[in-house]
Amino acid sequence: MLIHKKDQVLEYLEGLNPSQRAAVEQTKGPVMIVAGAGSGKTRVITFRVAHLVRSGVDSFNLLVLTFTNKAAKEMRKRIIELVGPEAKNIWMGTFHSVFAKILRVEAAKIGYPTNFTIYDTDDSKSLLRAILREQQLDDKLYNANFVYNRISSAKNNLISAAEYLKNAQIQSEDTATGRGRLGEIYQIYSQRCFKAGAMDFDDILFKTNVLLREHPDALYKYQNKFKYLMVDEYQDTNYSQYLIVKKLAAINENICVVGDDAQSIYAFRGANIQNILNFEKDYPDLKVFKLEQNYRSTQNIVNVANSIIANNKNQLKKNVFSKNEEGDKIKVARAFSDNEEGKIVAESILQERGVKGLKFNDFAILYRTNAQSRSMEEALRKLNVPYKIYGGLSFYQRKEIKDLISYFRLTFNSNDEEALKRVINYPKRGIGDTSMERIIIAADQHKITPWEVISDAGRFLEQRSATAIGNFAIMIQSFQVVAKNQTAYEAALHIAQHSGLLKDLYTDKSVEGLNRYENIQELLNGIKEFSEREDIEDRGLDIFMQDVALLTNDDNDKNPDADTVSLMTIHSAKGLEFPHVYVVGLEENLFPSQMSINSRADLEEERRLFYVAITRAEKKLTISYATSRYRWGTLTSCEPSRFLDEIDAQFLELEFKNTQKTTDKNPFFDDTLASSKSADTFSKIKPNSGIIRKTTSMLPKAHIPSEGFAPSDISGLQVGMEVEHERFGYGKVINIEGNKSDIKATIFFKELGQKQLLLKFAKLRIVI
DNA sequence: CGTCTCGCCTGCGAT
DNA sequence: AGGCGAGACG
Repeated sequence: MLIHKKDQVLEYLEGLNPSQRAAVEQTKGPVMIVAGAGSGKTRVITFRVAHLVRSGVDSFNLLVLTFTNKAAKEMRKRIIELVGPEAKNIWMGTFHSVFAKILRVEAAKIGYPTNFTIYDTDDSKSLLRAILREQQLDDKLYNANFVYNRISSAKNNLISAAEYLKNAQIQSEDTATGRGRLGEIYQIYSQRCFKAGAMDFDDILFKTNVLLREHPDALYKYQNKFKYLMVDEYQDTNYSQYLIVKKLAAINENICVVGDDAQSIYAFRGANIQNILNFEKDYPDLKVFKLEQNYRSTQNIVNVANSIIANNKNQLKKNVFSKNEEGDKIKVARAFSDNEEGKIVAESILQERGVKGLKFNDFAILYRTNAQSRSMEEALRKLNVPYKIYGGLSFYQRKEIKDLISYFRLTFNSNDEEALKRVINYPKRGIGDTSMERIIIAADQHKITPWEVISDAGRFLEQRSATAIGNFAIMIQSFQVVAKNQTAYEAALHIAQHSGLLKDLYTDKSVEGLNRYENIQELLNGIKEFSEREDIEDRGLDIFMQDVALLTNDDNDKNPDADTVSLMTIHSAKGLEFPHVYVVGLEENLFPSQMSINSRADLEEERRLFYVAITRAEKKLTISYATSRYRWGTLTSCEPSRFLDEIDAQFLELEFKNTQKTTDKNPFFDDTLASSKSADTFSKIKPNSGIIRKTTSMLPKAHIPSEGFAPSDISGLQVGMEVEHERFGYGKVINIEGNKSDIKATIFFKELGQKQLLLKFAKLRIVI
């Protein structure tokens, strides 16, 4: 039996390349696996966990931390396939889900109730808005979003409200920007959360740190429970997460982190790339394994990605390579407008699909910002290309879902202020803003919670509103009884009905109303399934509720097999792969984003983002940009992204080979202006502000511009002049109309016939 | 108290 | 342009 097991161990190890295998077999001590894009990272993690279990490590002593529920779920599935049901004992999940679970057990130690509520971002911002209003602060200066991010980043760096107030540097920063009361708001916010028995997302990690710091017994307990730790996507951890991991690993030092510094793209929400870059400093006897062979992409794609990322200074050394076919060169397309860009992409997808017999599933369109999806969608719809947009509101963020869940939350934690605010007057029961305000004031005055005011309304409020409020309190109390005595599903259904919510939605016969009603049904069905699960002992509604705030969309993809083109932001594409990828909107101020171009660190992160985008592609990569696009409702003209300039020209598809000098210079920009570029990407002067001279195009029969083509100053353009257009070739101006910025010229081109061009954008060279 | 309009803001978003 | 919160009105 033992021998048989050993054979199997060997068998699965043989499917790995030498560095993968070495990483899997190094089960003891501190290990860092630097996993290049497409290098079989997930495989290595799952095999390593399986190998640990096979080598006799008790599966109860393993902790595997991931960034998304989806990743955890997939990994668990694959490990079960390798080692069997034993894998079910492994603690595996996101940082938040794992430590929320631990915090519920240890809640008393940090003064929280076991059934604490988890505030999602909306709850947090809503509470902040309320506080800012109460404090009568200027809501432009103290914008809830801004305040939230400031508090979040403080928590991610383990700075408590008290420390925030004491910290001279932070205080002078805040006063300098006229926001001297931020610390005070942070403090009020923390107190309000605490009184409500609520933690926000950052609190889960923050309070875990508090627990491990102030309760050595708890620290010791979990250090001994989790004798082996693995952390995926380590490059995206923040300080708070870093410290949790470090503390838990301190005794046994069986810590394995996996990640790719080149794919660190979440600094904006607190991730610190230094965690992976400096990992070695914490563990001098660290074993580092580099997975450098890319199995995903063609050589051209990998080489282009390498040529881009080489421009970053702050990175670990590695040599990612591909032994796959060389593959097609990378195409770059230029469009006049965002809409034309969409058209070019949509047409290209249809064409590629037809010629190569592919499915729509094989294509993805990736963009920097969600706003860019519109022009893509319109173009795809026009050509009847089925598509699916990823991202956006998750199921659990929908209003009706949050409403019902708020009733549940209130039932189990009646101090939950945000849940209370949400449902106290929905459906309408005559308790308006004024009453709510009075409740909050009374609570404040008497140093009790809003719920205590409500459940004794007659004492604090005038007759009329007290009756309505009293009835509401009685209803919630009745829900508490039901929840205690009935199954999760029965209780949920009871609450949906008796709160009046179901009826309110049922009477709304609009399409949206119907949709909302169906969503509620779906939630109830989900709870029903949960009620009937046999693999867990405790199946009450309260248990169901514990994880709800931590669930997101990817737990809920309804139709994953539909044959559609995928549209998503680059951020959401991380970890995915597609045979054909279109990366659109490669323009200055869009990608890289306007907000990133004044700091090297931010710009490097944008570059890593571009790297992530490129490395999603397996077979073919197409990059596009537009010279004008609608942004915030107005038409703006755009310059090509500096990132295009960084691509090594030899990997690009050039349709102008005859005019192309055989240098490694990028063909898109004026050589003289582009030459200073890589010396200083930090320069305030845009490195590629040069004039576009030559470009490839996906359109057939492109005009080949004459040697040294440069647009003329066209302000003096007259009817009868002969001009050369970069793409349309030679033509004669037959009419000029319009005024100011909207001058339109009608030009008759020899090859293409009559066209109307907006002079604002047209790149024309006056010939005669 | 509820509804409607105005004005603001707008980067990526797991948990 | 578009979505959302706040303030103005009925």
